[in-house]
Amino acid sequence: MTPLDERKRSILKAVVDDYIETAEPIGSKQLVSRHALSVSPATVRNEMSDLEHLGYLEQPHTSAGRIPSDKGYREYVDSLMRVEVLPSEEQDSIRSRLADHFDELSEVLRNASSVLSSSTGYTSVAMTPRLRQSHLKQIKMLMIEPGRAVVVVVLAAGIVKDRVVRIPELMDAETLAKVSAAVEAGLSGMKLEDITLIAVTAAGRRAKLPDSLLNQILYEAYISIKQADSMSVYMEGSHRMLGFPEFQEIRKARGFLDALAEEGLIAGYLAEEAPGTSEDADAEKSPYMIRIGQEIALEGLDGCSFVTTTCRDGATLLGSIGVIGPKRMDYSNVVSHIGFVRRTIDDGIRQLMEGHRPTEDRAR
Amino acid sequence: MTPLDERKRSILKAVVDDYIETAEPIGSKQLVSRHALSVSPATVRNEMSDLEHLGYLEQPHTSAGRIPSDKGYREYVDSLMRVEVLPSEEQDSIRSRLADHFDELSEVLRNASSVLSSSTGYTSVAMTPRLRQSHLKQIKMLMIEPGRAVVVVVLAAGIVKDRVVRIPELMDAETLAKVSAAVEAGLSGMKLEDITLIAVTAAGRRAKLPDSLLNQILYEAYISIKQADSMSVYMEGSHRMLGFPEFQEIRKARGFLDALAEEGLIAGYLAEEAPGTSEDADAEKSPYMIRIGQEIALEGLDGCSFVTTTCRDGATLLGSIGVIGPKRMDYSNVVSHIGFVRRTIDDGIRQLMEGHRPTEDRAR
DNA sequence: CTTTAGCACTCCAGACCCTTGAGTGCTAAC
DNA sequence: GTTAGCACTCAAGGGTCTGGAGTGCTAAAG
Repeated sequence: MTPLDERKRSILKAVVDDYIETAEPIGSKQLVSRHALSVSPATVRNEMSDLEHLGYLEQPHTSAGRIPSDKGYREYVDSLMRVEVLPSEEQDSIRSRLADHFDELSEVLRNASSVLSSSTGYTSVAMTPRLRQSHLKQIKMLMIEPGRAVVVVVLAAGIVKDRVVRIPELMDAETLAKVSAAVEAGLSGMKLEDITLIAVTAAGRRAKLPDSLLNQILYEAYISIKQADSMSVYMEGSHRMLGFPEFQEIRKARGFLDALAEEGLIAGYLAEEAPGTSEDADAEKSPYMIRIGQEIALEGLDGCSFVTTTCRDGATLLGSIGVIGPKRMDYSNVVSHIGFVRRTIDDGIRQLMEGHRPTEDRAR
Repeated sequence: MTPLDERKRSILKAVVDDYIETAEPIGSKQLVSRHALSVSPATVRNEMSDLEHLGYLEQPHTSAGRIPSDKGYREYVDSLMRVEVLPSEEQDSIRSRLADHFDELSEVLRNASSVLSSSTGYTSVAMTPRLRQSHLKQIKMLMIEPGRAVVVVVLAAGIVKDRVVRIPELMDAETLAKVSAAVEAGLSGMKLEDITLIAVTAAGRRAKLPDSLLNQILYEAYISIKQADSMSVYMEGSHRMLGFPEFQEIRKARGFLDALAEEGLIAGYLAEEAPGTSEDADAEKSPYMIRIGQEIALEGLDGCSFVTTTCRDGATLLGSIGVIGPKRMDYSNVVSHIGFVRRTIDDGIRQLMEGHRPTEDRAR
C-alpha cells in the first residue's frame, strides 16, 4: 500500500522496459549490466524479491528471471513510463496518411486503423459510434429506375449513409421527390433515437398521396434511418501478432484470432466510455483507457493489452480507436501514436465543422 | 501420358480422400483396410509406387506413407471427385442467410463471403469487380450544408456509391441541383472508362454558371465517378486456418496470414477471368477456377488451394467469390457450396433486374 | 504376366537421460 | 543496508534408444 520507494520504482521500470524489449524473464545480473544501476546484483535480487511479494513481478518458475505481473504493468503505465512526443518526420507521415477523406468519417477511421497498425506494429481497431444521439439532417430518396430507389441519410455529425430499396413500380420520380421532401421536412432535426415508424409515417402523410403507395416507401425510409445508426468496426493487422514470441504457440495465436473474429466482441469494448484512467494528466490530458491482461475479461485476449481512446467534436462522440497487442507491448510508443492520431483526427474534423474556410491548398 | 487405368484411378482417389480427411501420409495397409479394395496391400504398394513415378503421389521420406502431389490433386479435382448436391436443409439455410440485401451488390458479396467461410470452414474472399465497362446511370449532388455536398453515383449494374465533398460556400442548393442535372444529362449512359474530366466539364458547362463556381464541383464529380470504379475485397475466416494441421507451425500460419493481409494480392487473383478449368462440365457447367498449390504463385500461399467463381448477370461481371484452404481441402464440399452460393446470387440478381415483380412476401 | 507373402531395411516420433547455464534464496561478512 | 559466496533449482538443448508403420525387393503362387 505504501508507495514504492525510488529504487524499487526504477528497478521495476527497468524490468518492464527490458521485458518489453526481450520477452525473456529478467534476471538480476542481466538487469544490472544493462542499466547503470549502482548496486550489485544481490541487492537487486532482494529488491526484486520484495517487488514479487508486493505483487508487481512474478516468476515463471523458481530459478528463472522475473516478469511483470498485471499489477506491475499497471504501475508502469500509470506512473513509470515516459511518453515521448513523436519525432516530427513520423508526425508528418501520419498526418499525410490521414489527410485524405476528412469529410467522410468512416474513411477517416478506416485510415486511422490502418495507420495505427502499421506504425505501432500491433493490431488496431476503430469503430464508428452508435449515433442515437445524433440529429437527422437530411433524408433524400432518389429514383434509380422504376421500382428501385436510393435513400441517402445525412446526419448532423456529417455522416452519410445510403441504401438501395425497392419501391412500388408505379411511383415516378417527381412523386418520390415529393414524399422525400415531406419526410425530410417532418423529421429533420430530430434525434435518431426519437424517430419511430409512426413519426416517419406522420411526416410522409403530408405528401398527400394514397397510403398504398406510401406505406412501403415510408417503411424503407424508416429502416434506412435506423440503419444509419449502426456502427461499423475496422480492424487491421491481426496477422502481425503471430510475429511475437507470446503467440508462438499455435494455441495462443488461435485463441487470439478467434476472439478477434468474434463479431462484436471488440466492438463492445470499444463502445464503453473511456473513464480517463491515468489521473495524472501528462503531456496530454489523456482520455485513454488502458486495459491490461485480465482487465480485458475476454477469453483468448488474456495475455493482451488494449489501449483505446475516443475522437470527439466537443461533446459528441465521433469514433473510437484502439490498439491491441501483447501485454508486453511498447506502451509508451502506442500511447504516443494513438494520441497523435486522435488529435490529428479531432483537429481535422473540427476544422471542417467550424467555418468552412475557403478550400486550402489541398495537397493533390 | 496414357490415362490411368481404373484401378490406379480408384487407388489415387482413395489416397486423396483419406489424406483430405486425416492429413496423415497414407500407407498401403491402412488404405486397404479403410476402403474395400479387393487386392492385397502388396499390390496397392506396387500401384502406389507407380503412381509416385507418374507424379501423382509423393513421399515425405522413405518409409512413410504417400501424400498427393499437386498433380495428384489436379487429377482428383478434374476427374475423380464426385460433387454432391447440398442437402436441402443446408440450401435453405444458405438461401436465407443470403436473402437480405439483394438490392445492394456489395452487401450480397459481403454476405456471400461470410456464408462461404462459415459453411466450408475455410477462408473466403469476395470481390466487387472493376466497373469500367459499366454505364453511368445517374449522378446526383445534394447539398448537406453550405460548403458540403454528397455525390451519389448510380451505375447501370445497380451499384450505388456515395461520397461527401466540399463545394464552394457560395453555392446554394438550387444551383447545385442545376449543375447536378446538367452533369447527369451529359454523362448518363456513358461507360465509366470513357468519362474524362473534360467530358464532365463539358457537361457541367451547360448549367451556364461562372467557371469559378463550377470548376471545383465538376472536379469532385469526376473523382466520385472514378471512385465508383474502385473494387472492394471482403475476406472472412482467415483465423479458421490455424485449426488445420498444416498450419501448426507458426511459420506457415504466419506466411499465410501475411500473404492475405497484403493488400490487393488476392484481389489480383480473383480479378482474373475464370477460364473454366474443368473441361467436363459436370452436374453444373462450371466456370470454376481451381488453383492448387504451386499454381497459386504467391509466397505464403503454397500449400493452399484456391477455388473461385464469378457471379454474372448475362455478360456483365458482378463479382467474384472464392474459398482458400489447405491443398488438402474438401474440394467436393467447397465446390458444392461455392456453386450453390453463386447460383443463388445470380438468381437473386436476375430476378431483381428483369421485370421488378410486385414485392413478394419479403420474409420479416 | 499378375498377385501375394515374407523379410530386411528405413526413418520418424516419443521417451529418457544428461549436461549446461542462468537464476534464485540464504547466510555470513563487510 | 549492501555484497560476496554457495548450494540449489529448473528449463532447454543434445544425445541415445526403442517401437511402429511403411517401404522395396524377391520369390512363390495363381
